[in-house]
Amino acid sequence: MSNEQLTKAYNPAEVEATWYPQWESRGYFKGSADSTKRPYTIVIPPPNVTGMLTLGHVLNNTLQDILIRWKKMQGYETCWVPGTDHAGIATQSKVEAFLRETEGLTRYDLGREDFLERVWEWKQKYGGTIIRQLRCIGTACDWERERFTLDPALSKAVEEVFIRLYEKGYIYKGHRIINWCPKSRTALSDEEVIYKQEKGKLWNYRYALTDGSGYITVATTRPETMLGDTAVAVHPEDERYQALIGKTVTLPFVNREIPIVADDYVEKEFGTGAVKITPAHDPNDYEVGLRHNLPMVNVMNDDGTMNHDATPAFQGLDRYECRKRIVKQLEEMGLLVSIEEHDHQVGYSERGDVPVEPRLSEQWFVKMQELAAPALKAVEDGDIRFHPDRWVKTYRHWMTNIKDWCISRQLWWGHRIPAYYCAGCGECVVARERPGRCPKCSTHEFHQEEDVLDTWFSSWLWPFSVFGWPEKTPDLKHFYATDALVTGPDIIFFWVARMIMAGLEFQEEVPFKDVYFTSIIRDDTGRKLSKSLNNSPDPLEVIETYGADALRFTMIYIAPVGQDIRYSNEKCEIGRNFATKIWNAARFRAAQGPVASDWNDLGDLSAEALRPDDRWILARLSQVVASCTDSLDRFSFHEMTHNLYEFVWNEFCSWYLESAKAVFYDGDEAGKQVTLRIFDHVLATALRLLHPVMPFITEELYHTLGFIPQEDSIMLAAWPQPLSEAELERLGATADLVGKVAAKFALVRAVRNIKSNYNVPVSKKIEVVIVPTSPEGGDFLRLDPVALKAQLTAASVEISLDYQETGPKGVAVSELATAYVPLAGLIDIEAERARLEKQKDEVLAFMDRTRKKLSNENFVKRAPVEVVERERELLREQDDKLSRLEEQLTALQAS
RNA sequence: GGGCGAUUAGCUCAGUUGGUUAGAGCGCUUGCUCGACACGCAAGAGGUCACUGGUUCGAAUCCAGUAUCGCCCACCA
Repeated sequence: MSNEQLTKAYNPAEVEATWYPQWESRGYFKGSADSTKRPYTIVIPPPNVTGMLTLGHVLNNTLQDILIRWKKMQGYETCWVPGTDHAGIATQSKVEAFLRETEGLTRYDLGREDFLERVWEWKQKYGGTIIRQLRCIGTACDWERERFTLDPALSKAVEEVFIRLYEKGYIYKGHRIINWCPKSRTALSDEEVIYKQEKGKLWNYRYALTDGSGYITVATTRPETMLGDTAVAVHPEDERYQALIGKTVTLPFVNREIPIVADDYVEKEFGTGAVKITPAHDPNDYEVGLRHNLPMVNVMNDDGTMNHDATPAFQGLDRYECRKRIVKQLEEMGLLVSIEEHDHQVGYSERGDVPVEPRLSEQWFVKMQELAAPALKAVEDGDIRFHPDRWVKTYRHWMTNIKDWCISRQLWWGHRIPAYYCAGCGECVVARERPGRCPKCSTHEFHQEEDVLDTWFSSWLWPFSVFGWPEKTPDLKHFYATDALVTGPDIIFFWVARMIMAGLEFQEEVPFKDVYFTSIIRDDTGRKLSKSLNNSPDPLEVIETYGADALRFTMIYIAPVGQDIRYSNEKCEIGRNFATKIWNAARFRAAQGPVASDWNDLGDLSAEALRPDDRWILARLSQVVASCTDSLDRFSFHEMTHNLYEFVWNEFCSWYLESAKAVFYDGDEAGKQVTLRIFDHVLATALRLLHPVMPFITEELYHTLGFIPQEDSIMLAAWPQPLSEAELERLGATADLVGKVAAKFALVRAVRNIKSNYNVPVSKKIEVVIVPTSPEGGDFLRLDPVALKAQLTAASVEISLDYQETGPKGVAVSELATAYVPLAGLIDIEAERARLEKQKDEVLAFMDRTRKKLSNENFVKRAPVEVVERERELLREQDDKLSRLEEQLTALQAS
């Protein structure tokens, strides 16, 4: 596309469609284990295979892409492994819903094998969507390495891990209270339960003592579970109930005689101080049940309806319907004492969005304590760094209170647990293959465990399973441990913590060195983005409207550090306008002819050959290069985009480009060549700095302008380095020079202010007389008369130390000089006086503050010398300015 | 109940280890079709940095407390 005339406006769609396939086909995204370069690796947080691209994905993957592209330019062998997650419950539910709607079938109608076939079909058909969408934002993923958590190799890793942990005694099967999702009909881990504050009720009702001597009143939020009560508990020291301990009550409806036990789990102050105990439906009651050797009666089916143990009267009822009837009947029986309003937390199934049912059942668990210890240490010791690091606290809290992980799920879509049960004696054997013969009863018939594993049981292996573990592959050796992980803080327990544990356990090395936690994206009014609120923009539509680079840049630009993002589509104008700005700066450059051949090496240049503005932009560029690298090193992406935006828009376009324009249009040939070279150097460097954030437009312009040949790529260009002190010195790009140029710009602004005040069009050429405050200042201003004249939009500029002209004129007073602008017929004496008086007030106020500081003995004595000296210098400057302002005011008076 | 975070211009947010007159984008005002760009240019207006106290020569920045909002964790039925 190079050497063509640039269109007037940037057309993102065309550029994106041109470059992405080329990058991919040229193999730029590939990471090779054979490389001698240092590796830089990222594994993508695998999105759900059924998912669609969201803005969350855009943010997350743009950040990873920035890291990968940046590190590639720094000379690393980068490898970004993409892939998807089979997402057990989510995917299975989705396909079940689809089958229900289209064919009226349930998974049970089809049976396990046929159902799984349908899920695979579904995955084949829709599973690639999010992967295709990811390409639209420009991600430099190594697509040949795309993995899926149910791939044979990854499934092998899952099985291997299960067996090793089992053999080590870390995995066990146990009868426990777990969180049950009645909608998905499966066990869940503690992390998959989200608690919602709800306005509920506290029902107080009484149980009759079996001996007929009275009643005991209990309080509950869940009356329906009374059918499974096997005791009533009171506090051992509760005087009210001392006489009742050891007696029994008779449970209504089921007529079970249950004991009153004493247990200090009971809070005397809450409710009536007496608690009904349902060991099979409450984790605390379960503990009480164990302590007192109580029977455990499960009264519900797996779908949340009441079972046969709930007596025929209630069997088959939904748990909430059952609650209503129980309450009603208790009332009719005169047992209901009172109903209180009661706010409490109700656990919901994250995926099913229905209240979970604590349920006693047989499940597989992982003992976590031993795994957690080294994982906590790795983060505490800084082997893994969190960004922002406050998440360490959250991590530490969870790790030090870690519970065993319930890993079995009563689903079909997932990794089936490699455990086999003997048909003869029921013996359970965990093995890589179906056992041939039972070691106990010699039976040959075994059936495999029906349960599958929690999806996270495969995700936690992702950083090494994608490289072929447990095989010791060259990829694994080269690319593990990975470098950075970019993910949301919401999965710190689900995923991040567990990956650290798995990495240390199975690879004996942390899985990554840095974890960057992204922001949560909200809409303009602060609400979380969600489908149901219909406030979740489709990133592909945004890309169509604004362009991928614009979306990427905007997301990073508006993402506050460690805070939530307030997003709206309109904000993408920031990125779009910025892209247009860059595009037009390049268009301007293209119009000046081909780029200088020696734009990249300034080694032969020295200060004398350069204008102050050239030296200034080189100094600024060098600072920006250094700060961008520093920002990325610290994962301060937002800071980097703000730096670049400011530099490109204001310093490069508004000041340098305008200054160069003067040279290009009115300068001599030799000067033109030098300025062209500096211009090209700065522009090319800026494009490289911008490339990780805005890959498409930078690649396009790098070619169109001719910085590299068509077959090359900005992706392969070296990341810019700041100039050394010696080089800056040689080029005259010193701090002193930067200060002088900044003062010159301030003078220019002051002159423009006069024009603006009198509504003189910017384009109107004026006469300007400049009286410098020092001879050196005058010399400095004379160094580049062409640019100065253009910047002032002046017909003529006279620099004189003694100017005596009288008559109506606008006056600009700056630190560097006083500038006079005779504007015959336009000057309003009163307006001019007001303008100068206002400036004078400002100067006086400032001087007042400074004098106060300097007259403070302690300040002069205790503040660093430089600070005090700076204050004195400022005071002198302002004092000078003040006297010049007063002079002008006096002159006005005279005229 | 415990922990974390936020509070700076009308709105959304920057402000690194305390040190010039606290910045940006959007919005607002005024003027500009000047040979890259109206997705633009130029010049402006706008802030007692939530509150109270402390440390310090000096605090938006450090410390303590208060208020409001948000998030996470926790077995009071």
